[in-house]
Amino acid sequence: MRVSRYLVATQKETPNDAKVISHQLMLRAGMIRRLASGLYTWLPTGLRVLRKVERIVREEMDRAGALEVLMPVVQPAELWEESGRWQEYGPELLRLQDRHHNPFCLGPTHEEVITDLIRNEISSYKQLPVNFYQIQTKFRDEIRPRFGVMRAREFTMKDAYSFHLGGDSLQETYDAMHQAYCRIFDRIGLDYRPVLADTGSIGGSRSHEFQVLAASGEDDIAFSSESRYAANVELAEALAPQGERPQASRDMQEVHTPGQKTIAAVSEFLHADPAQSVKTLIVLGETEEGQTPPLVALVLRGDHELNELKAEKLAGIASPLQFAEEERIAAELGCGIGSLGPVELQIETIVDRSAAHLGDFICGANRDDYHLTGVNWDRDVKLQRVEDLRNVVAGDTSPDGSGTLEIKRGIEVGHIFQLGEKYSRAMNATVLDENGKEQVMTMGCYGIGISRIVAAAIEQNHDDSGILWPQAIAPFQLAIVPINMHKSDLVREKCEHLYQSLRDRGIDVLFMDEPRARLGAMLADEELLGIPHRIVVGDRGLEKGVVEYKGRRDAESQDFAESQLEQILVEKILGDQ
RNA sequence: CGGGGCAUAGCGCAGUCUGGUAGCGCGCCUGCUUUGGGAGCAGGAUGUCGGGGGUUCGAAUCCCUCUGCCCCGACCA
Repeated sequence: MRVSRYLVATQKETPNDAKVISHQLMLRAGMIRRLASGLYTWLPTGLRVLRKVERIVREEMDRAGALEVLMPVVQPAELWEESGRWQEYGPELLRLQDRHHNPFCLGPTHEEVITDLIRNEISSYKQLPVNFYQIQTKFRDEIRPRFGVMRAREFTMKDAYSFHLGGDSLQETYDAMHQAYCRIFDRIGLDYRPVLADTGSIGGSRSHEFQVLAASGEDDIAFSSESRYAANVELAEALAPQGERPQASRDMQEVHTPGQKTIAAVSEFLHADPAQSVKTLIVLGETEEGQTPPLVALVLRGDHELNELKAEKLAGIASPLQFAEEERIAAELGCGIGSLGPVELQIETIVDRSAAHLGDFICGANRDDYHLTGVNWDRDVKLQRVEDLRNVVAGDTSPDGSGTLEIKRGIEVGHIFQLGEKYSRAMNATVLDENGKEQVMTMGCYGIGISRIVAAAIEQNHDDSGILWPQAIAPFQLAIVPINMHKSDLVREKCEHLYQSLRDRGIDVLFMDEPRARLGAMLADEELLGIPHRIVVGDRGLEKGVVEYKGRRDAESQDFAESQLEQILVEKILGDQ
């Protein structure tokens, strides 16, 4: 590509509303422009990267035996009513009507459409397993779009859906997809980890996320120091502490704690460690329709955080999790939320494993401005029910029993699920088995956030001057930077020749052919764009028979003999693909 | 949706408190000079000051209202 016929669109200054580095650099490098909240136009440079990511994904999906299809973005409501998700899905499902006032939605995902297709096209067990994928625009009306294309409302996703008879076949395809995903992220050049994950609103049982490690990530990932265990913190199990619970050594006492409502305040007031206290959260229990839900108390150690996903999965607790209103707590339990405690609490009480392991602990006295100290389970308050309620924290024992946990931030770029029969049963997607009997198919689904990968790659690969693209997805592989081309026919000829010749070999070259452009400006652009290789061609070098080369990550440039330059470049660029 | 902030030229900002008819830097256009790390000089173009309403002789500035955007918490590729 010649710069003179291209839209470079780089910017010197960082737009004020971009907070994360990938968003800033994508704007500055002229990759994207914002149209409205969560909606972005991809400029030529950005689109080049996006297409390269797509190509790798497509190649690996094809290699893994998946078949590409393309489904509509707009989907009829009736399919979603059939699966039950027209009601289940929240406002992030953008609903609309056509001219006949028939309801439709913009597809946030395509389980319904693919299941509808498959139930019509596949009728025999002999046709299974099958795996179909597409690379397509999705729309989710996110509560809070942010970080540019990292969390946009409209985004490009690769989604695949597999259909099986029985769980073994599903497991096989699931494993194959797991492998394909590893190949994809390896080829792109990302530092990532597959981690155990929650299945979320998609539903189903087994699930892994592929997380790109980056400080700006929105997910917390727990890793074992010893084993290969890795899981999203939402899912990572907090084991019960080892050993016996400490013996009671003090009497239970009520102490006056005027105005002390938080764990931090009470702990400081009583000169105690927050880990020696207990907090009591009141949530709504499960109930029949139309009935007032009962209150349920959740008790955690003062320094621990409630894991809402774990809580709402427990029997007897409303899902999604809902905290009780303060007025209702005051009316039924007789105190404010800052003074709650498990002792003589007249509602169902679920205690976290770690909280259940405390002795001589501190808690609210269920009386405003009073707390209890020296409280002990069994002696002072019966332990009715102990569950895993909290988020794991760094230093916890790994759930597989091997090593301790460490927590890092991650960006979710891929997610694979074993859906089981959730959609196929609801939508009656069946085949005839070898006995001529109708069987519901099992399903898997497999997503990759294509546009998010572009942002994630930048989060992991940048420096003060700009982006450092991994070779496989760089918008251009080589920049040719001429010096004073308008004055030197030799420079022009050399550059033109190299440009043509390397292009003929399939290398993406950006030829900075504006004759009067200044060196500094060209280099700044080329570095901002993150082009992995560059050569600077000037009379000074050519007189000595050399051309200056620098890799984007190299500290220093080096001179190569003009006669060998082309060969060296080809090896550097095509060699490591 | 709750809390906080912002909205002035393509981008980054000043001007708002204390009302007097809009400015700076970058970018853009023209010319000359320059050219091995974001050039210099001279000239030039570009604004419904987010929208609507009000107060006032006069509003970017004060008041009301709406909208959009960003950040922090509940959704997910």
